Amino acid sequence: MTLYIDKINNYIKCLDNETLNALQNISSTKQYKKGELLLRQDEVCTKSYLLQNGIARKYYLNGAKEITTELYFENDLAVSFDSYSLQQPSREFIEALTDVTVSITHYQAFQDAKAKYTKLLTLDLMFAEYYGIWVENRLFQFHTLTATERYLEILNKSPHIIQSIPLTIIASYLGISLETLSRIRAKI
Amino acid sequence: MTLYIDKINNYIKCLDNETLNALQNISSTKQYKKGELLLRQDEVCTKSYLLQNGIARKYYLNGAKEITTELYFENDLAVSFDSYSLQQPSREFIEALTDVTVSITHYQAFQDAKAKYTKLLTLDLMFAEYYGIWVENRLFQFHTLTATERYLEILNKSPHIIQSIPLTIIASYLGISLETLSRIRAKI
DNA sequence: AACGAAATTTGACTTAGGTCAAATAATGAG
DNA sequence: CTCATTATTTGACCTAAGTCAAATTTCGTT
Repeated sequence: MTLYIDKINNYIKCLDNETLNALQNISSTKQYKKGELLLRQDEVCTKSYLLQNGIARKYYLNGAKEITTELYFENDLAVSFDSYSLQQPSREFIEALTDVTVSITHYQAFQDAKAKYTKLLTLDLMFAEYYGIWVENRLFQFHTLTATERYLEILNKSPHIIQSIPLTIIASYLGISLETLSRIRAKI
Repeated sequence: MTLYIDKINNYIKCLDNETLNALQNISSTKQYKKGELLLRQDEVCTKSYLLQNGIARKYYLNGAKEITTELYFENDLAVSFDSYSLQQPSREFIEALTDVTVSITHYQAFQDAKAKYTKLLTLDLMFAEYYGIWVENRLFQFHTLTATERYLEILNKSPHIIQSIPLTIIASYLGISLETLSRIRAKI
């Protein structure tokens, strides 16, 4: 999967200046403080957020419980996928877990740019494919791995997550209770 | 979500003849008998299959157990998404559950056509977005609904599934054991 | 109509992980 | 450095769903 990210970044790197400028022209930088929300439930996700630094997450509420659906680090693109794609209200929040700097691009501006610069359309397709594969894989792991195995998977493949994020959020990302996560960690 | 399918079908309907012809020229019809595999595990998914009639499913093996990941009816597009997108070996099988007729388009031919006809690129993006949203929603349901609620969801929104598909497969699609499904049905 | 295979149901028991409550750490503001 | 708050751990108990095994029911084929 990281391969696909590399492929995307490589594609961006190789964009001609005209396309690159077009992209630049519709993007702007903004900062958020730790705890601030970049997107709220029920809002339409009209922007995409490219993390330049810091950590963020996407989550939704199941009753009173938060379920974290994605964690974002430097160079990750944060959007509520369905809300952004369909321009309909989001069930998810996007929250800064640390102070973050993001590059913001408006949905409509990007739509217009895609119509003019085919390479941006291709880029959008690459993002959509990447995300689809990523979610598919996440679902696959929920079906085939136990809680312990999922934790170990993160520990091995994404140790930065364990280091930088509170256990409550990691537990909600793994789809288990905080207590269960604590017990898993005690065993290992 | 059906809205998105409508949007896609509408987009196809409104394609100019040139684009439509290009698509036609790289597609061909084929029949499979009930039980035949359109795609096997470890094969690269080099074709997309548009169901013209019949029923099919996509599944993978978790040990000895089959887990059904998607059910296809008329007008659905069947591919192993990650295998197709990355042109890498598939972990999934695609199987005809009844005799089926499909319209087959080769990956490479479609790639070439997308380069020439931007509208096909847009169409591909629409499919990718649709699939991403669909999987995201499936994951959401696994996290927020009980087995019974998931069964009721299908019963309400996709009764044709319950009618036309053996319970073993429905259970594996719901991510529960056959016995549990049987007990859920007994209660209702 | 009658048999054998496959599909479905029922029963008894197990288990991964959840919940609730209480006890310890750990951390950050003054 | 200290207190208060927040994060994490531990304990006791519960529950949804799984597993294994044994009935039944259904259905395609003679």
